[in-house]
Amino acid sequence: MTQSKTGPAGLPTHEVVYRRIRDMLLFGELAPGQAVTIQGLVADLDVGMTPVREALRRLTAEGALSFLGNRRITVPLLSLSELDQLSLARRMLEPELASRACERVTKKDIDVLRSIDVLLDQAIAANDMRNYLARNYDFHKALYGLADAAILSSLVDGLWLRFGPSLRGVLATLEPLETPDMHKVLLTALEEKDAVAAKKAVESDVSQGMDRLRSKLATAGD
Amino acid sequence: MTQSKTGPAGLPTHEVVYRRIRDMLLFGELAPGQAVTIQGLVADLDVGMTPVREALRRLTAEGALSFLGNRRITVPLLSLSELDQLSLARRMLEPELASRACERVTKKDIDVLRSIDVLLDQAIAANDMRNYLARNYDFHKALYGLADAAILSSLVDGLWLRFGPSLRGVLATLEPLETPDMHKVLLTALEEKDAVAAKKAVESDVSQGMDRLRSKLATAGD
DNA sequence: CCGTCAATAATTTGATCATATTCTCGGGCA
DNA sequence: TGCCCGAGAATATGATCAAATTATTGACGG
Repeated sequence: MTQSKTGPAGLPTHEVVYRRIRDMLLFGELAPGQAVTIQGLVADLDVGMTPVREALRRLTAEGALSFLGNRRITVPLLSLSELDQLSLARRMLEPELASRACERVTKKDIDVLRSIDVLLDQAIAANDMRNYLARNYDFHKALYGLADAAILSSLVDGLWLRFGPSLRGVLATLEPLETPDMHKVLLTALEEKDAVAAKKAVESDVSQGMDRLRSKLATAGD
Repeated sequence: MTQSKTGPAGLPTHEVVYRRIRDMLLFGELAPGQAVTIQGLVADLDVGMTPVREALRRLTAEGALSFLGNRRITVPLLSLSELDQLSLARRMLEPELASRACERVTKKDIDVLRSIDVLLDQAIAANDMRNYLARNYDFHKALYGLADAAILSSLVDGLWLRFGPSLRGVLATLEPLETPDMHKVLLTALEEKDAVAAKKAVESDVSQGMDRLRSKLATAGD
């Protein structure tokens, strides 16, 4: 193999770059308001500018990044109104996905979810925010992957990309223990194939998270 | 001025290309299943490949186009399941937007909507499909623009991009007169600031459209 | 004489293009 | 039928051009 720049698998560079930046957004390495430059990423990631441009274009299309009118790109700061829209959309879509997942879920799937949840609890115990965010995302992603509804899932994915960057600032000041763990409630609902209960659990989980984000943003952006 | 390639305004080329392709998708110039090549667009639009690549990446991120795994791109064919997901999402989101628009709408806004609707009726009378699709899109777009909810609007925009290409085949066989015109009902609701009625009108409009699409697809894809 | 503002120069960043390389698909041949 | 090779298309790079922000300098007013 003479190729030195090729990614882990045969994945195209722009895909690798896209995932890298997306993870940075989701897991708190890029803060809202922060400027993102093409040339900076070119230098940091040691790739050409074309793949970087494509990844950035893709992320802006998903709302994860935003143009500032002039040609600068930043991680968007969420307004209260935008947060409410995201909250509403999540509460519309995610319970539906949970319900669909509930109808298809197998014991094995539940085991997978439970093992992710264990890692999540460990991250909380260790006060490891990066890991907490990643596992929480994994949990929801795995759940929605069971729903067999690619379009709805992709819509929700886009929502996570929008509020993800704002999570860090909130959770940094958060005691690790307070959540009346909706994930556990959800797992029980899945075991019993109770789609209505699953819906409610996810609805609560979403509401809890978004309300927390909202109250934090309301005081900070005052 | 020596610049020969600059677009109508100061818009960047990739933006112009993006809008051009998007319109082609929305208004029936690109059919589902059709292959889209970079070099083809480079030749047709007489631009470099970089802007084309970016526009395509953006459209694939929005689900308007899809990668075929190898490096080919096509206009996606909708499965029944996908269509149902789109229908569900539209029925969740669009009435909400209509409701919000209703609370903010002015007499002037209603006049604008009504004038668009007139053009739409003319397009139907003239059996001009391209124009019908464009005016129908304009109507909804204008309505949702009043809602002051950029994120929800962008979500809906993405949905339209997904089912838009499939509309052409359906409407080609459609008698122009059958709709119990929900647009008129909606306009009345807006005049009376009746948000609930506006919601219902849009919900009916969406259901009608998507059901028609669904039945057509069910027989064709049999 | 000093501080502030404005105009301009320099640097940084983004946009586009032309070119080289890699990969996929399809036809020809054993 | 299976393998190899060539054509074509996509990916990635580097160079070039244009635009915008930032820094600098000079003049004016206090």
